[in-house]
Amino acid sequence: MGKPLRWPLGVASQSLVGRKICGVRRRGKYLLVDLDQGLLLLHLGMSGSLNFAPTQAEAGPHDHMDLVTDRGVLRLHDPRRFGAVVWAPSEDSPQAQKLLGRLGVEPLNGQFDVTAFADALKKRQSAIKQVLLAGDVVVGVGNIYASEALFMAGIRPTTKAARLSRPRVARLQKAIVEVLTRAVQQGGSSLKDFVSAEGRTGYFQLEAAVYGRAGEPCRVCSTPIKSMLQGQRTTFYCPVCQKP
DNA sequence: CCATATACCTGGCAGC
DNA sequence: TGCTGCCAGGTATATG
Repeated sequence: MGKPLRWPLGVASQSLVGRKICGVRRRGKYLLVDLDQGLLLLHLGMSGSLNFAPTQAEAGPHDHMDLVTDRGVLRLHDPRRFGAVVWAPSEDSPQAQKLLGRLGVEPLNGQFDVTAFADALKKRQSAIKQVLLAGDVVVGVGNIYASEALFMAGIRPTTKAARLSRPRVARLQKAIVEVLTRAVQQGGSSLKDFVSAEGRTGYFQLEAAVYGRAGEPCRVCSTPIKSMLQGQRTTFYCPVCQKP
């Protein structure tokens, strides 16, 4: 079914026959499907989507996995194949920790602490945007939301993380929580081919303050939004609202 | 330990 | 019209 994803499953798919799904969790951008024996780690990459249907339909070229249960079929569709499905014997196993072990704190579970965030940033000499993207301090902040959160916090993306004052770190922490919360409420961002489980695209991009708006007027001060490359990724910012 | 670069992949689009 | 080439995204891995 389809071409291989990013990594092999790590176990014969036959060995999953008869397993029971005990629960589903999330860690960073990984979905954890707990089984009565081991767990599955799913990642949607940038173009993956999950669909749950009563019966198994014919697979298209970008369908990579059907998890057939007695309640229906969970299908993973991923045109660009950045996604993954990996089986691990437990969350503490080397297989799982290789993927989950270095993840930073969850921004939306109430444990995203300003003091710990400030301490972590003090140790990093690279640009704040790159630290956010690295995912080892805080998870969930991808390229779009990094630009948006830094705009909301009034921080230039190139500012060295270690040089941010405590009040600015506090602003950034609040901005990250607010940007992600609003994005989730609106169903995520759709640039090209994102589709939710319900088949809807996200609407966050309709209100992006800076992302994808190079040359357009800042919604606050009307200065043209600038774009630049940081670590092979495009960053958008307002040169007036965001201070170094 | 930290920082930066690279690879992976393919649909969509600009430009010729 | 059809081709080429570039771009977008997340993150493991390699290299400095």
